[in-house]
Amino acid sequence: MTDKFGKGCHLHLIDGSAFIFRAYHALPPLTRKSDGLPVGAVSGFCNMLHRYVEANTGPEAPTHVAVIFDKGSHTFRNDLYDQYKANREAMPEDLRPQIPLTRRATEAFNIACKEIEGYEADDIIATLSCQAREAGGRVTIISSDKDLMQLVGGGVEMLDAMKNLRIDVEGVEAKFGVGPDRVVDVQALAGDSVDNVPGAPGIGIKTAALLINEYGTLEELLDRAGEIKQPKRRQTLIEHREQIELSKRLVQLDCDTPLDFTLEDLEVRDPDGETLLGFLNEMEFRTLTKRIADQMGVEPPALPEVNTRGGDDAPETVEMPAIDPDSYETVTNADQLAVWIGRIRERGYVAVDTETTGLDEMRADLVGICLATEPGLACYVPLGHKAAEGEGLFATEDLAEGQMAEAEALEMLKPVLEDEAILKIGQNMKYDAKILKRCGIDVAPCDDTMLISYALNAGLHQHGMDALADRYLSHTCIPIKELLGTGKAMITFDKVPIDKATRYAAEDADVTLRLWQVLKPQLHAKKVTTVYETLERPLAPVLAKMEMHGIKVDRDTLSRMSSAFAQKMGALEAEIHELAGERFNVGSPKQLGEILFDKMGMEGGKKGKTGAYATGADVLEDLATLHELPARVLDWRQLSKLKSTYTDSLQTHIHPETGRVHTSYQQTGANTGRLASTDPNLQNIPVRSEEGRRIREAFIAEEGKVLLSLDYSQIELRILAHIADIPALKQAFDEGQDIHAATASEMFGVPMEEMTPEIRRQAKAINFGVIYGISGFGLARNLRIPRAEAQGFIDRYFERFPGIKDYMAETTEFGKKNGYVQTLFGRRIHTPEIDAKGPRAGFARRAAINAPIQGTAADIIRRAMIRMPDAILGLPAKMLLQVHDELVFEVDEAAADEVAEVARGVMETAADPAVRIDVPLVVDAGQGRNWAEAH
DNA sequence: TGATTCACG
DNA sequence: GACGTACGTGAATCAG
Repeated sequence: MTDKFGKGCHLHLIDGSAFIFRAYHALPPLTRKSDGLPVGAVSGFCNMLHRYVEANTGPEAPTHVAVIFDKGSHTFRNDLYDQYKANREAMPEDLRPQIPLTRRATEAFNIACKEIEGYEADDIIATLSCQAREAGGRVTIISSDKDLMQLVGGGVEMLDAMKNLRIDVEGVEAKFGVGPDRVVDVQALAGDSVDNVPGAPGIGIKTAALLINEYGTLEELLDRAGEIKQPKRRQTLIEHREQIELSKRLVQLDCDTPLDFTLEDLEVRDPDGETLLGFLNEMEFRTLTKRIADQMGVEPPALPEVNTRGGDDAPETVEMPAIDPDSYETVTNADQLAVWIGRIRERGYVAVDTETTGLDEMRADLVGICLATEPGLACYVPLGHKAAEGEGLFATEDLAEGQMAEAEALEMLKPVLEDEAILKIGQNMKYDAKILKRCGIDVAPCDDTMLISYALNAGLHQHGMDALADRYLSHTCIPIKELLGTGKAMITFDKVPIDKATRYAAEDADVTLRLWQVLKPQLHAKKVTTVYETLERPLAPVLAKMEMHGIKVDRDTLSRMSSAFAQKMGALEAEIHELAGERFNVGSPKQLGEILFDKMGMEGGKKGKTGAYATGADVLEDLATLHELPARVLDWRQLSKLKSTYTDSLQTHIHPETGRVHTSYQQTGANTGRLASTDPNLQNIPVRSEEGRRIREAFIAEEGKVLLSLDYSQIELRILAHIADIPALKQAFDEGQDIHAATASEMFGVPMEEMTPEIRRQAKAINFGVIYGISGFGLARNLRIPRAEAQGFIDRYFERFPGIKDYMAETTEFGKKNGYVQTLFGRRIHTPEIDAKGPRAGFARRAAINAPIQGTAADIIRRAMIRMPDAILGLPAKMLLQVHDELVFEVDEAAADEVAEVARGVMETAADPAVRIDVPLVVDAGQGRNWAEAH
């Protein structure tokens, strides 16, 4: 039995979360050498614990000690105030799997490790401090968190371990201007932006302390607020009384947390050398293992076999066992699967790949799951393979022999796939996550080799698995064609024999795991960890949700439009044939060119590389002044486009069960960081022409809801003004002026009041030209003016806004020197062609000038999208679409205005706090029953 | 399969 | 001095 805690006892309480975050941010993202598991924070945490133990061995040593952690994200404070800690950045994904390891580390040091579901560490610390104080003992809280300062006094002190600074009653008074017993009063008034405690607007710690010292307590102050002399202060306190009282309840720590342990349980214990060294060795912390072994006077345990990979100069190829498809296991029963689950739990991570009947995640069915825990160690769990034998009626209905029941397998895998301590690694995980979501499994946390590759090497190469395996593993994957065939005879994966499927499928998981081991360490070496962790990794689940929601599209509207278009096209076609004097395929540019230039002898026919005449819209527009035929062809083409690409094709994309259209966003599609939308592309629904815009009327909200559209106003020009630092443009944006008119005024010396649409149009073309890496030729063609005149405009523009020319020169220079350019958020876009000879260099140069601007805008809306789900949590709203600078939501009609303001706030502040853009970001909002009305 | 055209930001 | 050019996408269609 241990002695009762009491006089003469000294309790140390360590704020575990503070240790973890300090450790995480102080160290580079180290990974365990043998397998790439992120362990940077664990390493820092262990070092801090070790230093703590070393420093507390003398006569002043504590008699009791515990490390206290937070547990669960929802506490009673969230019930009081739903915005409590709402502005916290989400925990970095590579930190999450390390949290359980810090618990194990604490236990390995044989220090009590305590947490209670639904309570903050601070409340547990408060409760223990109170108990220890009442028992007559001393307490030292190892933390610098000012929220804990209210506990100081009566034998309780704090210790800032970093600065080795003791904080007693005087220390608290120095910080807050009041004693510990009044700290909560001051905090209630001053608020706290970190925890999002509102407080009283305009009152900081200084003023708060002044007021509390004058009135004694917060309650007294609020009751007698009318006596305050300063009118503004008086008004604030009266108006915000409720908010202030709420704030006090938020900052007041709870001394009555129900504990499932006693002070006596926290008695200091000597560490067990074997346990401690075993843990440190398992983490592969060589230095610390050796140091502690030396101190204990024992031999350090031998490190496990380690690959020679890792470190800052991680090589691009890694020694691994050869890929051997014959070595993979087919899992056919629960016992086998249990072995794999054990392996995964032991490892802490697993590469996962799903096999399905198709490429459309909303319609494809699960056929099997592959797992890999180390290079060469992979399996395939077939679940939905159909019996290959048998003709006729029963052939495709029967499941093949030798498969687990799908429900049973998923039930076993679900706890692993959802375990936040087990990292799931995939190649294009969004696909697999959506398939599994439809099976009732929320896969998390995830790492994605495709996204890692994109963060590392956008612009250098594509990021599909076959290409990555070729490049980084020198391995050619089994082509899917070999299993499925091509064209009409193509079969679906469920018809592939299981033995063949195992070879192919398990290889995918094996390759994914290998790619992860090669690519993940490069993130840090190439300084794009932040890009991956803040712009890529957290976006994927947001996109998955949007895609699964889909948007409602009215089939009848589209169908009616298709018929109308068909009718008009028929009439136009007859007219065109009449004008041409013969029948031909209007849809064939080749035939059209021959009619126009050979038969009818029109001037200006230019042939392209293939020997065909160019008949693009700009050519036809010029010819339209001479003859009626090209004008009719333009009309016909517009209708043809609208019909085939939109009104016809969109109908085929309406999901039979949801009645909605589910696009797919390709996160690695555009080199600049923009998304691409496919199957169908919902980022190019017509809007510029009146006729086309009507297609948007078919995109509707559910009954009782509206579509809400928010778009950034001129975001790229604002970013240009910021990056190139153009005072005149910045001022125009600050003042909310019409930016194209302001540009025109500045360039041509026309006062704003006398601006004409024509002059403004020219300035607008130049503004866009600048973003695209302007050239005299390009501007001349766009504005249809002589090249010399266009060049004159550009010269004048550079003269008026000299920063632009500097930006262009510096960016080109940077691209040449480094092989890439970057956005304000550190995203890298590679520019390998910039050193090429000939016209290619021109292309690359302009792309390099454009990329930081377009890419920064893309980063900003990504940040907004990542924050949006939390911001609209609890509101009856769903984010459905992204169109580069626009987000579309579906919202209960009654809540539309509120959601619009919340979402606008998120979008306008999306760059904060990472980047301070010194031009305001402005978001315009619209709502309506359909997308045409909302836009 | 590649080139052409055209829808969007 | 000539080269040839606006930036970023996806889908449908024709023609080989």
